[in-house]
Amino acid sequence: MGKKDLRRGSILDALRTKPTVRASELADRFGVSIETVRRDMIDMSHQGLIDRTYGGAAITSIASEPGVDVRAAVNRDGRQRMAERAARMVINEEDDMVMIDAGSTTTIFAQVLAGAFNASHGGILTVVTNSYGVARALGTNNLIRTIVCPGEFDLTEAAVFGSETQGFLSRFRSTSAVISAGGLTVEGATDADSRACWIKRPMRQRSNRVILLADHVKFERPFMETALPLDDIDWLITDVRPASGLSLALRKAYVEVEVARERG
Amino acid sequence: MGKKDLRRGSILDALRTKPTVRASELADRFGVSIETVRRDMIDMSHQGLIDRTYGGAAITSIASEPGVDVRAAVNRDGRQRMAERAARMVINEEDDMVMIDAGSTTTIFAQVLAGAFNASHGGILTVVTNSYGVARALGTNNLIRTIVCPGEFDLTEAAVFGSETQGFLSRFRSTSAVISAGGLTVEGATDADSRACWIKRPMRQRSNRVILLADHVKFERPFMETALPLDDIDWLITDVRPASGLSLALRKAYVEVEVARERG
DNA sequence: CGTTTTTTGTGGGATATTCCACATTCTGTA
DNA sequence: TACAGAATGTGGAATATCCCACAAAAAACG
Repeated sequence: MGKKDLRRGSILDALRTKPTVRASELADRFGVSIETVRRDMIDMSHQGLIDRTYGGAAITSIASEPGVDVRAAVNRDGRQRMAERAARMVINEEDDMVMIDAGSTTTIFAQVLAGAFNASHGGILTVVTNSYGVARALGTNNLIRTIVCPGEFDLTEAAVFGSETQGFLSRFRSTSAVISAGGLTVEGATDADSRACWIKRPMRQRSNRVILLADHVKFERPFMETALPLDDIDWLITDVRPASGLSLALRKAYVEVEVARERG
Repeated sequence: MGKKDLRRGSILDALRTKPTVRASELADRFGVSIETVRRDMIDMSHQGLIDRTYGGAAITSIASEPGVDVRAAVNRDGRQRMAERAARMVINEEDDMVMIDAGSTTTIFAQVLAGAFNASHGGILTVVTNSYGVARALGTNNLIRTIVCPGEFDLTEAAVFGSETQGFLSRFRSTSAVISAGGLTVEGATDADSRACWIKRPMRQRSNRVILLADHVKFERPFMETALPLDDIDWLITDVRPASGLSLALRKAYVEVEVARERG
């Protein structure tokens, strides 16, 4: 099992240097057959790690974004389904103003939303975000007006943070806030980055409802800081039903749980 | 000539959506032969705009950077030298606060500045910008504190504009403003984008000096709107000495002209 | 140690792209 | 209008990839 992982890691390494590789080239370099490299690439593209081309592979646009690296690849399928569910929710409720947090899951959500929102859904959707990845994804849809917050720019997150950001957010009011988190415990949504917590809080404060996007990888993961207690969360969209402990706590806090399963 | 450019622009557009396209697919969509698309792609890859794959093209890592499109390839050398000159100027004058406009030239400037500014230049440099390309470039240097403006996000410019942006800028005061323009005439710096003009003006207003980056391609190019009259410009950094008409007007307006020549 | 499972290699027909030369169409200009 | 040059389309042989089925090798497991 180790040899295969090593080879696949090398494929990603190669794509960090140049945006595109050919299967034949890597087969030579690794000393394996082209067919083996092809199978690696097919698997990896299903995981969303790479993008297939005729005869090779290219780095995915999301993987080339700063701050979105290995994390973006973890459980991509599950988070894609969650994003689709959340987008449907936002569109069906005819939200006209949404706040979107920074994170790799919310970036996927923004991509789905940009693809799904069209003229048949009525007017224009206004989005307020502190994430550049989100803004970029939404920028492709000109029925969506994207307002980016001010603040100190952080390259690894590709987002702005700080008191400027906080103050700016409190000038708006939105129908929904779509939030991500580093972890989800019975305490609530936790995060390692204190600056990020200070963005999620005003977003919650200024929105009618909060949708938390957290896949099963996040369950029972306590980080230094609790961004939002469970009581502050209205909806949890995830990919796997939480275990009983967490599930009970969610019920007690009146959090509606949506599980976006495969073959949705 | 126009049809070809249109098609090549569409190739870049397609690559903004997904990281990879196939020649056959675009041939279908454009209603031209595969061979034509191939020839487009071969030319564009020579210009560094795209990366060829077997059967198609992929976006280059550099072109996936915000604010960089066809324009970024034009006169890259000249603008690189201008950026180096401007960075030296900002660093030597020990500026501690700089405003940087959105544009492909200013993005090159930001890349050079991020590489050149280090601990030996004293404290920390604070930059205020409305461009994500600039913010991203500066983000690699953690001696530079980058503050991004709020505003409506525009994907093709990868920057924010609008009254939020304007209002935010007027809360700051900086040593220098580094500005770009679509054209430079005896009237001053002109631009096709009115929203961009309304950013350059407050930047000028709130800065002790204005450095305009404009290569010779911009000379005598009048656009709809005059962003800044010549009187408002303190320094012009360019790559070729302007012709006599423009040169005289610059002298009359007391604009200091720096020509960044080859083998600088 | 033997069995099962996973991984990798091989062969070959179908399909796709490349590359080149040449014909044709389009476009700007005298 | 006629013409030159650029841009585009066509045809075909060489080459590369795709995809599938099956065989061989390696690894995991009891």
